[in-house]
Amino acid sequence: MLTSDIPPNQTIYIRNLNEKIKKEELKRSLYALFSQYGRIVDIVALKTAKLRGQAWVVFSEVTAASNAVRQMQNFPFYDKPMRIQYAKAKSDCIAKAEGTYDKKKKQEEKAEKKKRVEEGQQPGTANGPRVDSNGGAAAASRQGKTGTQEAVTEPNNILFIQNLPYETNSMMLELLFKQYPGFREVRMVEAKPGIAFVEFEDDSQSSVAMQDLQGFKITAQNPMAITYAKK
DNA sequence: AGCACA
Repeated sequence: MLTSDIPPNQTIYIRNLNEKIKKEELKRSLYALFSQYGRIVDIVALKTAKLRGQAWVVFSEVTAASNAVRQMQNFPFYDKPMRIQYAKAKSDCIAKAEGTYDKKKKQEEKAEKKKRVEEGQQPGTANGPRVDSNGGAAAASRQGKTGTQEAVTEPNNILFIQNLPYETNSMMLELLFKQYPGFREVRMVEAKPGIAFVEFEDDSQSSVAMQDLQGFKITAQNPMAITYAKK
């Protein structure tokens, strides 16, 4: 099935995730990484044989999911490029919120699926019109110059911090940032108070720190403004 | 590759 055949869904389905990462950390990192696109309602990740290396991120808006699918496509996350699609079905938490969740029906579907597996059959293949996308060019023009590009800067392993109070020194920042995996160093420019560069080993690690410390206040008047440094 | 909701 062509990934583009899946209709938009407020939940995204991610595969090719690093299976060594523990479930809790994975969810945390996914949350940190994807909350820049909108409100996240739920994240589902299971480590069963069939479901490891995959996760579902449920957004409150379809548009957030769409941006995430486009912009984070192939994003190197724990050293593996994420493959992102829309989820095939509506998440339970959404159905519940809409009041359309039907527990009985759910169990029937599950039983049905199990039966098919036992009979060695494939789940029904919808034979839609075969749109030929020449050579899978759809494969993500990453953060590209193509199409609509919002104010989200291209990911970088180096973060650019602004709006720091005058008295901030690199030790203080190091204390804050070194709690995140992949931390390398803090660089401040003596001639330019209020800003700093914080370097991580890779983009995914810097992203996690960015999302978690975004708006962090060293003083009440100074919420940190963190973006990716320009390349 | 693998589409769940423990």
